[in-house]
Amino acid sequence: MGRKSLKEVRQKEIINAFYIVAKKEGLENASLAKVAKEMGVNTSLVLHYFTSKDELIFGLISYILENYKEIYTSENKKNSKDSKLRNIINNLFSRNWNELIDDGVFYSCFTLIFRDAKIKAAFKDLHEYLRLLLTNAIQEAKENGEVFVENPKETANLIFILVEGSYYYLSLFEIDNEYNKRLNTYKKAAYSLLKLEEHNTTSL
Amino acid sequence: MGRKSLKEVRQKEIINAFYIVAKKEGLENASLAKVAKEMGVNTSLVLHYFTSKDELIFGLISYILENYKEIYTSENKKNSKDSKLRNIINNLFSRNWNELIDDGVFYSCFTLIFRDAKIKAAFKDLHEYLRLLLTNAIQEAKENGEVFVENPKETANLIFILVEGSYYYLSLFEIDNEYNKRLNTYKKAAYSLLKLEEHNTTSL
Amino acid sequence: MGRKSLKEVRQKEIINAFYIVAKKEGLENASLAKVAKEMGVNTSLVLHYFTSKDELIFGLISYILENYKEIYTSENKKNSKDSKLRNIINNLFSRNWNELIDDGVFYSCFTLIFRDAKIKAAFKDLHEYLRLLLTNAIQEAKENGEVFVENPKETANLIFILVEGSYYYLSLFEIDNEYNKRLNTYKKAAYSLLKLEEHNTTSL
Amino acid sequence: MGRKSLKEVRQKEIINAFYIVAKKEGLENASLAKVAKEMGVNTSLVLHYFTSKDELIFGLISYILENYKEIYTSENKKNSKDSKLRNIINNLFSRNWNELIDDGVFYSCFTLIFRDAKIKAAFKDLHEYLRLLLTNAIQEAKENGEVFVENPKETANLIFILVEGSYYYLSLFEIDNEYNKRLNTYKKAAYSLLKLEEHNTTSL
DNA sequence: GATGAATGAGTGTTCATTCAT
DNA sequence: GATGAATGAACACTCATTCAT
Repeated sequence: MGRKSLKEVRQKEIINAFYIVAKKEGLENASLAKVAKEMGVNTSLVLHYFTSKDELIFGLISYILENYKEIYTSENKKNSKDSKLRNIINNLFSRNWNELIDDGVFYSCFTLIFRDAKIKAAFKDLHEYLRLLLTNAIQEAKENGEVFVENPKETANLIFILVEGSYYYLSLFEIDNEYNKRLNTYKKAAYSLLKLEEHNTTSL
Repeated sequence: MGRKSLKEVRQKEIINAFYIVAKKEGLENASLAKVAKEMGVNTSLVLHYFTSKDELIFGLISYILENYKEIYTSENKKNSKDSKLRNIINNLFSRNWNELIDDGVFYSCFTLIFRDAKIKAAFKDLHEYLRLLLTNAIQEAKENGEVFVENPKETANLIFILVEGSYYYLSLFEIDNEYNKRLNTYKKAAYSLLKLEEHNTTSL
Repeated sequence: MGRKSLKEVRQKEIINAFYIVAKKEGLENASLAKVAKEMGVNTSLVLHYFTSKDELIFGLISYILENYKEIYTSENKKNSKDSKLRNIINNLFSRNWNELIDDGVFYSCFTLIFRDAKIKAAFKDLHEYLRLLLTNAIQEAKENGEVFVENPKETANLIFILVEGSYYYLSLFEIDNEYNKRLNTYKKAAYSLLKLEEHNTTSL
Repeated sequence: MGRKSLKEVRQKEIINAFYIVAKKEGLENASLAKVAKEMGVNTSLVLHYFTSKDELIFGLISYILENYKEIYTSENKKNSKDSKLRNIINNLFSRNWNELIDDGVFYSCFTLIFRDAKIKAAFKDLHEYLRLLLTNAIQEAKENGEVFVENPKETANLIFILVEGSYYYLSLFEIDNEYNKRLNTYKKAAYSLLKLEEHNTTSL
């Protein structure tokens, strides 16, 4: 009965268009009209699928955070010559990790945590989740005898603080050789928190 | 030297009002009209002193960055029982440092670096300046025999990355005992980068 | 005779929902979407049964006017200790009569007579019909020797003008003792037009 | 200092344009855009002078109610051959009185009393004010020995209920001879409430 | 120096309606 | 019979900005 629902498909399309516009013009300038135009569709259709702009924003944030979770879990399987833990660290300090979502969009979304509890909670979720995964990896490596850290959880937390501080600071620079050298330095700091040497082979 | 021109005074008033509104409603919702209302003044007056909103935004950013520079240099003199370097580190990981400017406003301004080269340069300036001051302090401490670090500049950079990563992550939490405990942990990490023990007396 | 078609049932449901929404939010704010939401049904379904909003409005008006006709004829049978004419007058000046349809909705509908000839005609019909019934009742009472009025039609008209003026004016007041006292005064005026004394027993 | 204020002038112009549009298309269809268009001016200018549509609506209502008050007090001086009281009654039941403001607009405004306490209060004010003036006129006539009514206030109230009921009912008719005849009948009823004969000379 | 007039583009959102399924 | 897709016009309102006084 009734017409086939396009809801899920359309919502993804809309979020994608919203992301594109936000990337191009900044989140605060990404209006519903622009999103619709990007899609070649009427403005009211966007609201047919999201009921309000706030909902759309939350949709974008969910999409972004989901992407981070996914890349974290999927990326860390490829390279088999390194241990799992090393693999994770290398990924965290690689541009892959960082290039997934446009920094401008990401930080603009982050900014919303200061006035929206739901968004804050969503960001918190992501950060805790990622820290948990790293904690587990460290714990495992500890049990394997690969690393000797007292408190895996605390170490994981510190490593992520390094990651987050790094990308924050590096936002100020062009992505070039210099950029990668810096990133490598920060990675070494992470390794030293694990009391591990970095392998040469994994350098960028 | 004479008294400051009305222009400068007014501009400061306006920037201040802009900051207040941005804090209350978010930078992206801080309009010229709201700023004028906050001041009890006509909208046109705001534009009389700033000619465009972009200029006002840049005014706010300069104000914020200037404040950071100031607090850094002024704060680090008070506590005489600790060494200058310890004093700096303690300040960096204290709420004073962080409370100066509202986080929401700060990150919203930061976000603009992704679409405005001038703003990006201003932020970069600040960060390099602060890193330089810390580098100098470390260098001094090294010459005093207080610390033994190979590369003061790199260490200063890493410490700031810790600072920046810390405050980014802590934005997700309420400011309570737990918050301060976490902050203390991150401070310890900074101390260990300097291969220094933290004094008990300076704990929060 | 068979059961009513789904169409008729549905149409009544829709009109009822429309009335509820109009009562809650005002006729001018009662949209098809809100009506559909009130029914827990798709907006298109409303238009499936009414083809246009104008038709729905006319449906509501017909429903309201029909209700008035019905209440008039049905209510005036209950109380047997009074004469038929007294019964009618008492009913006209009782809240029953007035409470049937929300005043806000009623006057909003009335307002439409000024721009829609069809609606005007419908309202006129109602008013003439009610006046006719009262005229007949007065005529009857006159033949019974209960009242001595020269022109039953004119008297009926004046009584209705009193009724209509009364409810118009009373719209401005809360419904309380004072309200009922006022209503009673206006009833007395109606009785005096009939050159009848009001019975104490029928006072509110 | 600063530019000369056009506020009062402009506000009157806007209210006037609003009235014109409401008369033409109905109050519920009178949008800010249409008002602006009627004035040949930008929509935002309308809001510059009224801050919200609600305020504009209230402006229109105040204007309408003020007009009624004025016409009442000014009209009742012209005809010197009749007594003041007769003059008032004659005016109340003349089209002058009624033609001042479009009935459609008036009743649409009235309708708003059901969902806006402020508007309700304003309408109440008008009605009480007019009743008070009539009460005073009756009282005066009583003291002059012109009329013999027991309760001037109650009589005034009943007369106004007649006025209001009359115009409500007459809204359903075209304005022609028939219309005026009816109006005359209602006037007579008012006179009989005052126990006065109507003069032939004052008939319409 | 400061105010107010005026603009025009733009915002998110709601509307009635049509059409495909 | 009922749903959902899609539209396009309209809505009240806010925006930054310019100009006259």
